[in-house]
Amino acid sequence: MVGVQSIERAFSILRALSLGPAGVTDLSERTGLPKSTVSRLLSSLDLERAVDQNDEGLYQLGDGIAELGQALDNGQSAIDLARPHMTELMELTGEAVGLNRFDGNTVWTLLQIDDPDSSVVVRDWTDEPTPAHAVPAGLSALAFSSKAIQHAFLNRELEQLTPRTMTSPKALQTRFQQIRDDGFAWVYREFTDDINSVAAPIADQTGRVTLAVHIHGPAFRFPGELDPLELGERVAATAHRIESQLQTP
Amino acid sequence: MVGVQSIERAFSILRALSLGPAGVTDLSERTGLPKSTVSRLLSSLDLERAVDQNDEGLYQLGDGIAELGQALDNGQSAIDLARPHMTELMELTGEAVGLNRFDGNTVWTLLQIDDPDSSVVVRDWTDEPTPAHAVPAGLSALAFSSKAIQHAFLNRELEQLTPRTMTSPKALQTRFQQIRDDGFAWVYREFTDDINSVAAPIADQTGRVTLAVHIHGPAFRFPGELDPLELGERVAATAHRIESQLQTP
DNA sequence: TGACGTGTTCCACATCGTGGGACAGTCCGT
DNA sequence: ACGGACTGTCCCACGATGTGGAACACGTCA
Repeated sequence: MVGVQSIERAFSILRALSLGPAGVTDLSERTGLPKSTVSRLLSSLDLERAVDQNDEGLYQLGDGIAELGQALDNGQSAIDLARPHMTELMELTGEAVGLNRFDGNTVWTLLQIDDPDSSVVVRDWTDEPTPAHAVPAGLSALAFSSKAIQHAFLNRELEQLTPRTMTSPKALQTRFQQIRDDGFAWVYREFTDDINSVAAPIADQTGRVTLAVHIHGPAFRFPGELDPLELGERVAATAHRIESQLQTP
Repeated sequence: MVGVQSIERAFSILRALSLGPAGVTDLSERTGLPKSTVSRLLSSLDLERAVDQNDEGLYQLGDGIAELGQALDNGQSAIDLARPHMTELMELTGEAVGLNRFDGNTVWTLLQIDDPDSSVVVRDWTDEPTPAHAVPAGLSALAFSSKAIQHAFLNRELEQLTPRTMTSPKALQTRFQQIRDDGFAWVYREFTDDINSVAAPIADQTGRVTLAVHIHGPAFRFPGELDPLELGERVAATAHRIESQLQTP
C-alpha cells in the first residue's frame, strides 16, 4: 500500500475543483471515478468544509481550504502581537487569559497567560482540542461566522460535558444572536463543572472570525464580585485592539 | 455511514497542523488517533503535498494546500488576462495556443484558442487532465518547481504514452536543467504520436510556477519549416508578458 | 552501555469504503 | 402533460482496503 486511496481520490477531486465550480458528473468524468464515489467523497469533504455548494448547486472549494491556507502564515504573528494585550488583561483580573483559534470544528488554545501570583489556576489547554459549543471562544467565533459554518457545526453531535452544557441547535442559535448583540460570550460551568469564562471574537485580515481571546477562572471565585458585563466589555476591548493591529501591518 | 472516515481523520490532522509544525506522536495525542494511523495518513497527505516535513523532520502544512487556497481566486483572472496575448501568438503561427495549470500532479488546460481558418486542428483538452511528464506545460512547470515537488512527482509511476515518452526520472531531471536554461520546453510526439508542442512557464504572484502557455500542432506540419528555437522564444516572451501582468494588478 | 524517545513497518483481521444500479428530482422540447 | 435525458443521492452485497497493536529501527541523552 503506497497511500490511502480515499485521500488520494479526495485530493484529485479538490485539484479538479481548483479549475472552477463543477457538478458531480463533471467531476466524475474529470477524475475518472464512479459518480457514486465522487458524490460520497464530496459530501465527506463538505462536512469538513473543504468544499461547499454555490447557489447553482455546483461544488467549489470551501472555507476550510482557505482557513488552512491562512494558517500557513498568520498563526505565529497573531500570538506575538496579542501577548502584551493579553498580559495586560491578565493583570487586570488576576485570572488566566487565553488566545484561541477556531477551525470550524474545534477550538485550539494558541497561548495561555497565567497569573504568576495565583497558586490555584485553570489548567493550560494549549494545543489541545476543546469542543467549540462549550467554550466561549468557540461560541463567539460561531456567532460571527457565516450561516454555512454554523449550520455545518450544529449538524454534528454536540457532547454534553456538564449538566449545563447547551447542546440544542435551536437554543444555540438564539444564543448566537445574544452574543452578536453583546460582542462577547459568557460560559458558566458548561465545559467543566469548575470553570467560568468570557471570550470575545477577533476577525483576521480577510474579515473571517477565526480567533478569540478569553479570560477563565475557577468557578468558586470567578467572576465573583466582578461585574460580568464590565468584564465582557473589557475582553471585547482587548479583542478589538488585537484585531486592529492584525488588520494593519 | 455519515462521512468517509479517512477523510475526516485526514482533515483533523490538517487542522491540528494549522497550529504549527508537529511530529507524529504529538499529532496522535492531539487528534486521539493511533500513532500508526497518523503516520500512514501523513505519508498519504505527503504524497498529495498537503503536508511536508521541515528540516527538523516535523510535519507542517504543505504547498498543495497553498495552491488550492490560491486557486480560490486567481483562476479566472489569469484566463481573462492571458487571452489577448494568446490570440496574438495563435495568429503568428496559425496553430492552437493553450493556457495550462499544473497542480503538482497533472496539467489542466484552462483555455485553448484555435485558428478559425484551419480545418485540421489539435483537439481541445480543456478541463481534462493530461499527464505532466508528456506535455511541455507540465515539464516546464516541473523544471521551475521546488525539488520537493519534482521529487514527489518523479516518484510516481509515469505512463508510457507513445514510444517516445520519456519516463526515466534521471533523464527527466537533466531535461529539466535544459528547460531552465532555454526558458521553454519542446515535446515531439511524446503525448500523442501526432502532436508536437512548445510551452513556457508562468509564475504567479507568489513566485510559484503553476501556469504555462503552449502552442501545439499536428506533427506533420508543426513546427515544419519554422525554427523551433525562435518559436520557443516567442512562447517564452508571451509567457513573460502574461506573468508581469499577473504580478502587478 | 542501556533506557528512553522518536517514526516507520508489519500483518491478521474485519471494518470500511466501494460502485453498479435503482431512485427521485429537475429541466428540457414536443 | 408528457416522455426523455439529464441531474445528484441513496442503497446494499461484496471484498478490497484501511486499521492499529506490536515489533522494529533508528537517534539521543545520561
